[in-house]
Amino acid sequence: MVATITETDESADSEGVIDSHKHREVLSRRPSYRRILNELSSDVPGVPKIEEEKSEEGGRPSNITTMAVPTSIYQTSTGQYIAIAQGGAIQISNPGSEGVQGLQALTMTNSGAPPPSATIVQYAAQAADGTQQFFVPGSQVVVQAATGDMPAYQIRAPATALPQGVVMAASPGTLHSPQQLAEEATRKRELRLMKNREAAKECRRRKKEYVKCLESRVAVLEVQNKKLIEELETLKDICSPKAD
DNA sequence: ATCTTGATGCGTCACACGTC
DNA sequence: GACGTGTGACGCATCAAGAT
Repeated sequence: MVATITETDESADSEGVIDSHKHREVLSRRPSYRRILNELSSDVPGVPKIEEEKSEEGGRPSNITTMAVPTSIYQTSTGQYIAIAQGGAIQISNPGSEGVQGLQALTMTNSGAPPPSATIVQYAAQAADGTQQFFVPGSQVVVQAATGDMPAYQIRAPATALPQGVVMAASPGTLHSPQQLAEEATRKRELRLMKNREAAKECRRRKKEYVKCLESRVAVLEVQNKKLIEELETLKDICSPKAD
C-alpha cells in the first residue's frame, strides 16, 4: 500500500543496520549471472546464453506492449500499471490477473496530449472512501472503485488537497521552491525504487535460470562420469591379464 | 481447526562495478 | 567523481504440508 512510502524507509532501525553492515563487510563481488552463464555457454556447447535484454519478460506486463505505444508507464502502489498513451488515453493493467483482464483503456475526452512541460503523474493512493486514485496529466484524477469483479474507473476533478501519500512532480525545468525540490527528490527516489524493483525481479529470474542451468549441467556431467567409469572398467578388463 | 515450519517471492537497502 | 545497474542480504508476507 501507499503507506510503504514513508519515513521508515529512510530511518532504518539502527541495530539492524549495524548487523547488516557487519555482514556486508565480507561482501565480495562475484560476476553477474549473465556473465557467468555466458562464459559457461562459450565453454560448453549446449548451455544457453542469457539474452542481453528481454523486451517484455520480467518487467511490465506483456499486454501493455500490445496496445498503442504509451508515452509513460507508471506502477501503482498495488502493482497495477498505468500507461498513458498519446492523446491522453489511460491504460490500466493488472499484472496479477494472468492476462485475463488485460488492459483497460480510458480515454480522457477532455484532455489532449500533455504539453511538453506538463506536470507528470505520479502515483496512486487509497482514498478515504476506499477507492484508488491515479493522478494523471491534465489535472485529472482517475478513481478506481474499491470493490467489484469489474473494476470501474471514473475521471474526476482533483480534490483541493492531494490525498496523503500521493506524490506529484514537476518537470525539472520548473523547479523553484524548496518544496518543489523536495518533491523532485521524492520523485527521483520513487523512480529509483521502481527501477530497482524491476532490476531485482530480473535478477531473480536470471538467478533461477542460472541455477537451472547448473543443475542440468550437473546431470550431464554425472552421465558423462558414469560412462567414463564404465569405459575404464571395460578397458581394465581388456588390458589386465586373465587370472584363472 | 490451529499451530509450526520450511519454501518461495517481493521490496528495499547497501555496495561493487562499469560507464561516461 | 557522478551515476546507473546488478546482486547479496534482510525482513516481511503468503502458502503448503505436516504435527498437534
